[in-house]
Amino acid sequence: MKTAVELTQLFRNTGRKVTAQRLCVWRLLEGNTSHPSAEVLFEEARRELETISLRTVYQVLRELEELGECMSLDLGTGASRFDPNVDAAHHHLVCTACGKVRDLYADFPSVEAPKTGLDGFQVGSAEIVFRGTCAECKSSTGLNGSIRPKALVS
Amino acid sequence: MKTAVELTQLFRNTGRKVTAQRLCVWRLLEGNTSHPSAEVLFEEARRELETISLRTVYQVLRELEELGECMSLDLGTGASRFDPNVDAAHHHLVCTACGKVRDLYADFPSVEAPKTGLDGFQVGSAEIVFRGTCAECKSSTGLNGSIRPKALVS
DNA sequence: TTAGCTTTTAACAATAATTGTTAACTAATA
DNA sequence: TATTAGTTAACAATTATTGTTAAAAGCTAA
Ligand SMILES: [Mn+2]
Ligand SMILES: [Mn+2]
Ligand SMILES: [Zn+2]
Ligand SMILES: [Zn+2]
Repeated sequence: MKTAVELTQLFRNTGRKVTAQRLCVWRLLEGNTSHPSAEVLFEEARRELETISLRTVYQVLRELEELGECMSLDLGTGASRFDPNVDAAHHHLVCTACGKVRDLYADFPSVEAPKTGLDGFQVGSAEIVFRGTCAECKSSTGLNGSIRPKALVS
Repeated sequence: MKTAVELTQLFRNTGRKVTAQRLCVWRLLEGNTSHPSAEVLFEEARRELETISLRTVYQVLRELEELGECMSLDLGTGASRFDPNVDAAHHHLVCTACGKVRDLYADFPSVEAPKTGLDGFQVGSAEIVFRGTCAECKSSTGLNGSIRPKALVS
């Protein structure tokens, strides 16, 4: 993702305004490796900007996504997770106990579209999702939350 | 997934009943490699069993999931996709144009939890999702549907 | 500094996927 | 055939997300 400073240029140059809300969300995402959900970003943003609305957070996120500055990940944790790291190819570790998402920068050279057996399917990208248990959840007593939202827990 | 015949044994032995609805869904899943959604299974089931309800389809699917006979995949296509192939490790090709999901049985030996850089994260499984365009969508005029449900299209 | 135009907010509504609930009914199995 | 499990219909509810509207606020270029 571009820095908040760079985005400021970009927005001004394209007739969009650099509002406190946009700046706030941009800054919260800058260098953020926690893959926050919109809801989490909203809570964090509210600490700085008490009147910001969840609606606006969603708007700013989608706007960044459309600009290619951010991507939303569907990792089966209930809500979309937002990742400002769109430049470096990487993979993800998802804790099935608490839903935490971590980056993994290992190189998997063999993970390429196989040339055969694709029957004409043209592969554009490959993502690897590792599921397991994070260090905290491993050492905890199992009191942490589930990866699934309440209504979806079996 | 166990066969409908095997499931019949299992269900009878555990005090559950083998109903026409369960049998119907089981048979629709047996050997099914299309990764159907609950809705699609419902439509197919209705051809055989006109009175079956979507509610029941969901129930039967969840039941199979709890038994470990089926898994639900969250691939960013809107609805969960159900995969009766829980025994053979495999990966998936997802068409970003039409949402089709295909199996990929290539072996990726290098895709293992790296020993280092995990900071105590204990990896249980690794899934690779290849995204791209299926043969039909490549040769089509772009009249096909989007992978995202209407309300989520940007 | 100001006018104009973009954003934000609030306050709802709506959508989509999925599950919960209830009661009446149906059907599988011992 | 009696018992018990399962199904259905008909809704309600939930979660995540987007749509809508009008009023208010606030950037920014000039
Ligand atoms: Mn990431
Ligand atoms: Mn599969
Ligand atoms: Zn965890
Ligand atoms: Zn396709």
